[in-house]
Amino acid sequence: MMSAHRQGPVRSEAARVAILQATARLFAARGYDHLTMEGIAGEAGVGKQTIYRWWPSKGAVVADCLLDGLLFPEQFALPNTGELREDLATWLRNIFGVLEHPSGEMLMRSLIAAAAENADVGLRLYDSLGTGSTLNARLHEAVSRAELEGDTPVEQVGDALVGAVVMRALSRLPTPAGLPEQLVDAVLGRSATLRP
Amino acid sequence: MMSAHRQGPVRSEAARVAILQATARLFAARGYDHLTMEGIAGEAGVGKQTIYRWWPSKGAVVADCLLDGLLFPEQFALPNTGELREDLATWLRNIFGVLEHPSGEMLMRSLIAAAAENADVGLRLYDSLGTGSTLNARLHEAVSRAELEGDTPVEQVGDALVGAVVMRALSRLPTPAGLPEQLVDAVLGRSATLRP
Amino acid sequence: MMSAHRQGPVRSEAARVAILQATARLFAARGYDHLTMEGIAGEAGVGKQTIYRWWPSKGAVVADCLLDGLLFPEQFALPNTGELREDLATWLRNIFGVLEHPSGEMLMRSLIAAAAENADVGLRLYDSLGTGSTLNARLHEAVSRAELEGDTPVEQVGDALVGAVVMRALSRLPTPAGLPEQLVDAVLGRSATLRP
Amino acid sequence: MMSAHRQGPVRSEAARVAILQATARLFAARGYDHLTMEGIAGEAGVGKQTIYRWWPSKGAVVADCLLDGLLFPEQFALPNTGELREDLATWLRNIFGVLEHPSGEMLMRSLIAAAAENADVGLRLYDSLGTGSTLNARLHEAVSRAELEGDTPVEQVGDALVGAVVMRALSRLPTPAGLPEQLVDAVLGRSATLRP
DNA sequence: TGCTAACCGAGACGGTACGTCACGTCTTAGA
DNA sequence: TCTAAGACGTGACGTACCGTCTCGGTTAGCA
Repeated sequence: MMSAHRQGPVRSEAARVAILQATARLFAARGYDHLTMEGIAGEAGVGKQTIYRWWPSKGAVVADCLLDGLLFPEQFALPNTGELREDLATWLRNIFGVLEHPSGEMLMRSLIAAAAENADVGLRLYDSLGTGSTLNARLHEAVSRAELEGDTPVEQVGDALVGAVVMRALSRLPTPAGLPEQLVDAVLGRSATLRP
Repeated sequence: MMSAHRQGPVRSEAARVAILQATARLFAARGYDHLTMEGIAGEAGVGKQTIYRWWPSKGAVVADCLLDGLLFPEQFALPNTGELREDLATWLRNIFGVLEHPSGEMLMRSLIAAAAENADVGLRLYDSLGTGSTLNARLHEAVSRAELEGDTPVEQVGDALVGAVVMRALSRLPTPAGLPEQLVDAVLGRSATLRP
Repeated sequence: MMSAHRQGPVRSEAARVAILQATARLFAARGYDHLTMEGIAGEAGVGKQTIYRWWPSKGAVVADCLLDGLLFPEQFALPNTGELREDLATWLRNIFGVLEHPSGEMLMRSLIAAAAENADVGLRLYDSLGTGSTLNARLHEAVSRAELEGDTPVEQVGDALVGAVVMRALSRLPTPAGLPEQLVDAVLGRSATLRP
Repeated sequence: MMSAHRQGPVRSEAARVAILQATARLFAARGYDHLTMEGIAGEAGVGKQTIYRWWPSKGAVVADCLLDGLLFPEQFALPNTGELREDLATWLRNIFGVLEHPSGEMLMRSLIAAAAENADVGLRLYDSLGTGSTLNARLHEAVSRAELEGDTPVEQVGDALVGAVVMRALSRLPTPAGLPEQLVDAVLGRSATLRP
């Protein structure tokens, strides 16, 4: 005989989904620090205790939203044309494009604030952008295609690139023309791409 | 014309200093989000109104602390031996050393949180690490000494370097051996340093 | 030199009065156990914290209402015509008259519930009806006028009379005809009144 | 005609008893207003729904406890030696003895609070002490034995006596020496007992 | 002997109110 | 006129229970 399952009602999937969606909605609309548990509960049509039963804190709910991909806009997806430098530049242009809108800037800063406050969010965000990300996969692919030298520290290049975006977002400075390309140059070397 | 001097006592310098020092103390001890205006007032022996009279928000007080250099530990200073790669690696080793202590990690994340929440802090922090920083000056110096190629996008290299540190701090991951050197390689190129 | 008074703003009399009046209003309208601190605060147009700053509990607020005479209806006043038995009977008729209305019954039971839950209310209520009451004064007066024998245990007679009313209120039974007079007989003796 | 018997298991006597005993235990230990349905369910090892299936409210459960005699301590029993005044005085001494202990005082106030809040408890308590009580029977017996005059309003005397105890309990005042005897004097007349 | 309705324990659910904390504003007395 | 102290209305916190509901498991009586 196998395991002895708990008796009683089971966790409501409807409530879980309503909470995460409400969180994503409010996060995008008001930002992380105007996000409140009571607000989420109200927006989701759920009792506060139902949130606290399954998540220990606001940050943990946001982390789960992140995991479900409810917080990233689609512009954050990395294109893959085969031309690494061009793909990276396009990607950065998209991101800086998002940052030009106040709501996009706020979303980005909210993600950073959430990551700074909550370890779950921090790690999840790092994984989304780092190790487990398409960016890292793309860079490794470039190494195997010999677009990059074999001993390139891929993770560090990724961190540097994303980190630079984070720094610009924190500065609130407008994006100067040419910044995406300069950033690509900064982390890949100005002319370092190897071509066969 | 008669001079129109203000009547009554002027702003108390003692109070201003007490507030900034109390803020720095509590910021380091408890982190940005457990920092409260009432806590600062109590710690500084000052009325709440005295803070609100001169600063519009918690973030603004923290930004002024930053300006006065009350928040950065001394390990954040960039050495200058003339050897750029070595100086950068040493600097990163110091910073990651700070991040290994829980209180150091919290301080770093608090700076990020404050920057994400408050525009003043964000810009001030960016300037401290970017344009107005010793890092940028050092990189420009390296260009003029031909340690770096002339068309290196210096600001972007700085952002990438600092940004990578920020990303690591947000991830809360332990620092693997060799990370400082790999980061230097990532932003300066693995073997790109020009030597005369 | 005399005392060193505290500096700073002084307690708001307007808030105090608004709270007590709101409490009395809600107490009469909804009863003691549907009385909530949030309800009082809302009705009084006051922050919850302003209540908690000055009173430790719901019971304490009610006790202060009692002290200010905001909870007793006017029918609870004891008449004084000089004829003790008749005055007591009239008084009891008034009280049982109040108890016949649902709202009156609820008010009485609410007073009892509040007294049972909170020591302040209990003592205050006992004083209002006992030692410090017009009932006791009236009984002592009757002794001095020789309407009652000199060694009558006046306080105990008062407690018994009020207590009997309390018991009837707790029973929720309708008041049978003649009850007031029977109660007077029960505590003063059926024919014991001394007449000159 | 076909009988319309219910199918399926009948009410669990074990659960009923466990609930009542748990209620009595918690009532005595914590008092009526810290008594919770969840607490009873937990203490009784029973699901909440099993309580709500058979009783509509906390008060109803307490009323059933009262009916089963689970709440009155044995000291509340009225002795019967044939000497009415002495029996009543002994009984009152026992009750005031119980009231001297904090737990006894709380139990008494909890009974009053429960009676004030819940009609079932109120009537049940009144019956336990009034019409259906040994006190009333004892007083009627005294009348038939000519210890009391024939037209004594027995029920009212009983209410007055019990009510006086209730008033003292609500006041939380310590019991002064001689109080039991004075109360007997107050309701039976100082010297009114008829002796053959 | 198997069906099935009603019981049972457990506990998740949408709510209300709790008592606390901090906000940013306002009001006092003293220097 | 500025300062300290701190009361004020506001709003969110995280917790305790409410009364209802939904599970899987158990137990009778009827077929």
